[in-house]
Amino acid sequence: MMQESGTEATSNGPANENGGASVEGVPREGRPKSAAPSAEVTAADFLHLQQHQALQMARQILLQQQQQSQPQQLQSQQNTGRKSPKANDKQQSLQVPVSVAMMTPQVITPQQMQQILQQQVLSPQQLQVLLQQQQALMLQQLQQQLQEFYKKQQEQLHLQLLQQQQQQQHAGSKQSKEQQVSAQQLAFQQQLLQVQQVQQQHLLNLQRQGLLSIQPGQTGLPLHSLTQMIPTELQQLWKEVTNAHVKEEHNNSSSNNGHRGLDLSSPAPPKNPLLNQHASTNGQYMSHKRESTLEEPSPHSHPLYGHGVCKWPGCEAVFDDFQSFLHLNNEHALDDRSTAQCRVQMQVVQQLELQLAKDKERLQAMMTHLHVKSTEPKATPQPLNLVSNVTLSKSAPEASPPLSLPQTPTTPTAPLTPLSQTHSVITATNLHSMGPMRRRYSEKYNMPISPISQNKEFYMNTDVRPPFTYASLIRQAILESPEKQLTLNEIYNWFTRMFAYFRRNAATWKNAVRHNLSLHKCFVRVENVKGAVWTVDEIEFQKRRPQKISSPALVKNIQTSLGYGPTLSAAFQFQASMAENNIPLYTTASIGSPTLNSLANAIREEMNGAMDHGNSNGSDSSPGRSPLPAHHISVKEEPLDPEDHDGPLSLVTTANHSPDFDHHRDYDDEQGHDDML
DNA sequence: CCCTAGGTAAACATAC
DNA sequence: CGTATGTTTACCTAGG
Repeated sequence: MMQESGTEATSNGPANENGGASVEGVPREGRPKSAAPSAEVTAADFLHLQQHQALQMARQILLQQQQQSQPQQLQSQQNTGRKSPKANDKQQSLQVPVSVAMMTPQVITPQQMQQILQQQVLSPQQLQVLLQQQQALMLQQLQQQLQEFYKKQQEQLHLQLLQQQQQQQHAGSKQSKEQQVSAQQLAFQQQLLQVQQVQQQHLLNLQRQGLLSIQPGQTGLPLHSLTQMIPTELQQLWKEVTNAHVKEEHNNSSSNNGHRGLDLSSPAPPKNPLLNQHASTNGQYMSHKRESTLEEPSPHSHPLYGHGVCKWPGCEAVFDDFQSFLHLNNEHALDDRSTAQCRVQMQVVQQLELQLAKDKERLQAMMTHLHVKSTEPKATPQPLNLVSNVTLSKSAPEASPPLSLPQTPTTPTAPLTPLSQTHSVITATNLHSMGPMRRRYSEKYNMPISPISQNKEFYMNTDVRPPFTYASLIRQAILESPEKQLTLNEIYNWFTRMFAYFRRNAATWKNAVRHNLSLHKCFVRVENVKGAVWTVDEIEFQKRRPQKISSPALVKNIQTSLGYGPTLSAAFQFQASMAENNIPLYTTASIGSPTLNSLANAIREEMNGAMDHGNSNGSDSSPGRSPLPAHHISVKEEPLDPEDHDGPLSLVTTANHSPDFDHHRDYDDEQGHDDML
């Protein structure tokens, strides 16, 4: 026990260049058994925070009004306010709770979200696309509300200013125009802050929904409450769902749980019938589509229809024309599965929103730190939807429909399989006690399918566990280094640098890393001048992993369970075969980052290991004979591999960024300059 | 049902 | 002495 905290504290040391673990605030949810309490706190805590937040908002409004009615005070404050972010700081002091609230959900649900994410087997790009879509929708709605709000506030402001003027006149007013102007500015600032808060509030609400929706017990009713603040489209969806299937829902809830008075806030409700059901029906899962009834802005464009493909999660049906696509809609029943899918989708979105919020915080902190006085009111620019953001500020009576976000046709999102595991494990407590992620193969073999280049970005920024084994990752880290050797600490750094996931729970994964290094023969420790470094024995590495995914059955499984089309499996097999031959399949895809190579390798290895054993390319796969000495002791001089030269390495160099590679080399030395907040 | 791989936790040793 | 680094053992889960 002691050890744990001890190690953790220290372990943060190396990784702390990131500022990471510590800054993240709540690094230790990973606690083994003692974690239970944290889970309990969550829901209740969250509510508290919300209340707190509401209070804060109210308080600020009051305060603002007070200020406005007191010109002098106003002025002083305004002075500071105008010159530097200080005013903001002041305001921030008020806002703190808000931001805290924003952060907290991350603290609360990250694990859950993560689990969900992991279980969903959604490809990162999909998630990103989803996020964009959902954000667009959300913001759309937000805009409207904000506009209204803003309008009101402006009126109010106007009135207040008038009053103020009167007061000033009474006061004899030397505080001429200047003051008035400044007063106005301050007021304006405050308004903006309010707007911002409102926005945050909305985000929070959304998050909360997601949170709640996760909780297995909410049966039936929550649906209604959900409709309250979900983005329009979802709202519509839920409406449909609830309308069209009220009966079902009722039956459902009654049969499963009877009907409960859903207290949204109830922390630990029983199981979610939907999820359960979903799980049970998982096997026969056929993607279902919702709506056609859905209001559609333009007749020939639908968010769920793109590039001739149905984008409903798990459904990749191809439709030549939009007409037939609508046809399909009829086939998709609004049943439990659909709703469950929606829910899952919401979780995904939520997770992404959390991430977004987090990054916003970070950005804000950075800006504050740099004393960047953003002209924009909001210190939290939203990268994803600048458009909607802009419109939100004022004018624009009619918010624009930012629905036209770049959407890729990728939508093989299929929570099905994963969900089956989810159903009973979904509670916060369970998630924890269960320990983080177990299912490896399923995800592992699912993930590689998506383009890595994007995944890399994804894993670097999203707190999702990478679908690779520690061994693969370690190997990758080592091979990626110029010398093909790394110290333990460098390996650590690589992990934290490449995966957001490994910026938390350092004690845990570091232990795992060490464990793997020691355990697997493929990792060879070499005494060096300045210490010890770790290298990879490729032969040994190839030896291990007897399991084969090559079995057609498995491949088939994957594709069916995921709802992937035949194309996919083809691609999969293609990749696999590529891997066998050490062909740099990611060359073209490389987006200009050397690290990409690493992931590519990691994946290739996964594939490799899986496929190897059956392949004819006996050179390396045959465990028995090894053309090369199985163990090499000297490291530096050891080129270690034919593979690295014509394989991945050449990839890197030939692919457009030899410079990057060098840059990369820097990474190893400077370690973790990157990192998280 | 058994076996294996992988993940996690933890005890322990050793070097700095 | 505390920490970092390694090694080893035990237990658990998923999946073949």
